[in-house]
Amino acid sequence: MAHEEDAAAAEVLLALAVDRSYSYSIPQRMSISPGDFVEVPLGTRMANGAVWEISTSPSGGGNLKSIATRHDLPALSSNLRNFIDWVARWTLSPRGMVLRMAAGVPLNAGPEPAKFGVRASGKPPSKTTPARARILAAATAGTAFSKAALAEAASCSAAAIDSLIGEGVLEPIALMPGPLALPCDPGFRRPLLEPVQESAAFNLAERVRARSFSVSLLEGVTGSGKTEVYFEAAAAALSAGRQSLILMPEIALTAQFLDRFAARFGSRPGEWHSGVSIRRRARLWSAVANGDVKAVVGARSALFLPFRELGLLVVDEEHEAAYKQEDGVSYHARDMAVVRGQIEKCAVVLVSATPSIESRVNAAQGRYHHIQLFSRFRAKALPAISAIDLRRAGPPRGRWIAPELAAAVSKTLAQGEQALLFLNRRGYAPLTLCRACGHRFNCPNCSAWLVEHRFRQALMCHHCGHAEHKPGICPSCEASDSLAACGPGIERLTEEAETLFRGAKILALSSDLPGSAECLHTEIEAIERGGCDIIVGTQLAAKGHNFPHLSLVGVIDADVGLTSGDPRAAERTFQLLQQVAGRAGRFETAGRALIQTWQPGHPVIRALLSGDSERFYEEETRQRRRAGLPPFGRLAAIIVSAKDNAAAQSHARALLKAAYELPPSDAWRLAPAGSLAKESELSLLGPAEAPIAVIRGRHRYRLLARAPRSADLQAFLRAWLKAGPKERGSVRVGIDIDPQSFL
DNA sequence: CTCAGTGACACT
DNA sequence: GTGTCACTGAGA
Repeated sequence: MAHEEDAAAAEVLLALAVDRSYSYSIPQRMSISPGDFVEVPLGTRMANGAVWEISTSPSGGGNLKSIATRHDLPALSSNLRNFIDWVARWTLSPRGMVLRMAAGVPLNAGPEPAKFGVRASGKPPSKTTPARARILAAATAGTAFSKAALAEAASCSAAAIDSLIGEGVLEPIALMPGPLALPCDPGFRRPLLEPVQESAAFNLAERVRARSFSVSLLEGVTGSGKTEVYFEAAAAALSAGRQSLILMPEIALTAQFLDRFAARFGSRPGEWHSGVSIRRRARLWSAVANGDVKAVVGARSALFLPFRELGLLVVDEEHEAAYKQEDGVSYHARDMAVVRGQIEKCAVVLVSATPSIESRVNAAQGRYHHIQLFSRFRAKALPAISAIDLRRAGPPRGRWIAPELAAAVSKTLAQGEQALLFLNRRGYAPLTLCRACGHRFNCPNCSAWLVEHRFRQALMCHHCGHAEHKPGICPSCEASDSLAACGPGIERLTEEAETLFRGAKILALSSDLPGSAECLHTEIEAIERGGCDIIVGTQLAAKGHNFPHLSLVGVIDADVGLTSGDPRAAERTFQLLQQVAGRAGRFETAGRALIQTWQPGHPVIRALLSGDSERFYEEETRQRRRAGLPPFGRLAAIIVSAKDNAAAQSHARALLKAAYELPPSDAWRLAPAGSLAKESELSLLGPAEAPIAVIRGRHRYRLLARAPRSADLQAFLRAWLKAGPKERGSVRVGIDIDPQSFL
């Protein structure tokens, strides 16, 4: 052992919840370099990790354990190691956990189990039957078949093949796995672009060819050809032999996207998300590391793939909240994509029809290039949007569809077209109360209202998932038949549509209705073909899918979500409604959108009516400034949550109190997280901007903080977590700021 | 006094 | 992420 003390030691970062790397000695006959994956002894067991660096002064005291094995995996590039360190520092999570996100799949997938096929050994069978003769005729000598393929070719059962294997007439042989993805051809089918698109595409392609870091915000309404434009940037990367990554917010959208990609490049890209089997992902991981796969489409976790030479990083629908991961390591994939682009020195393109305010401000301030696609692809006209003032022209009591909207729907149906009634509220009714005593049904866990789901005969909490049976009598005053459903949910709206539009085929689309994703898919296809007249839907109907026969959109309640207390409420509502309204209209004919609202003067509604999103963003920016909220582009929060409301609140208060002892520039504002508007008194406590601390659990508070530099707040949070309250074991911390200002 | 359940801590 | 150890409260 003595001679090993002078030898270089490997600093190994374990793929566990550990922040520090550990030193291990390198066995004489093992060659180890930074980035190599290794298995090492840890306590009583073995653990996987990656060599972070080779050091001559090991940190672990005298007697080091030594590396057990070196895995047969491509080494992590220094770029990716830097990225992992960066993300860990930024999110205040253990570096090992971030390594786990980057390499958990190849480390846990294990070796690819050899697939066996069969081929004729040349030995004659002991007896011959018709089935056996067909099998032997099909299995031409020397060629390997999978069992299933051979059974198919010989139209016999697998058992017949098994018996021939038993006799040794067919011999098992290892099959080589087929290629993951065929090479993509940048010139396969280049579309004809309009001049506006052409210049945008050229612009992005130039940024890819520049081989340097840049961020572009590509903005254009639905149908403006954003995808076609950034495909040309991907083509430029392909032509240069560099890799492209396209991030998508939801895996539900990837399937059709892969086909679009294949239509342009002649072959599907690598597909990476949790729905892909771990072995497939492991193969893709290696292929990406080796540079064999040039294009990957994936969910946020694809951001941690080991690209060899990244040329382009696209974040599609960059405003989507799904890019934010809140459990485990909490990070925002859009922001981390910008960081990865900086480290890899490649072009980053953020794409959206309704960009987030942060990205807009970054573009306005010149930190991002702004590319706007105004002209509509194939001359699709913008829908005409108008409002229905519910205070004056609302529906009769107990109904939710105003006469004007009902008339418009009837007219649409008469013309043989489709209408969408949009209401972003699942269930039957959002509130149930007792007419006799006024008792309201609240969730025992989070004090939110329980939503009636008539279809399931249950009262459910949409925040925590709590569900209970709807009682026949009031639990408070025991009156019977006194419970009243208040307000509409999508189930109730469907009911009304059925009575209002007799004979129309009505389809309800909501994430919680019975039926699998499969079933949903066929329903959506039916809609696309025109197999229904009225779609009653929640957010689900707003996203992704194009319904060519849809010419009218009715928004039942535009005010849902505007009062939630979430500082992003207005922004989110604007984005959502703009997207929904955009569903109306076919290729050449403009559609119509009618928006029912109680506040026609609200900035969100005014912006939707005028189609002037620029003005909305400006006004929203001014509003937030006035409210003492952070300048956009650096909106950030500390989220505090715990086992119950009271604990979360006391944590939040403790943190806030400590925060006030920071230098004066680091003043804080405590705002209720969206789901806890009840505690809005807390929003009065101070001004703010910066990072997030997440204390795990359902009950959470959000602290918005203002700080010139994240380092100060990180230091503060670390200290607070160390010296904090008793329950600090359950505390997690992450940062939710646009990182570009800190690079 | 023992046992299971909980949580803090260390792991090179 | 997990194995270990100390501590707690319930049961014999």
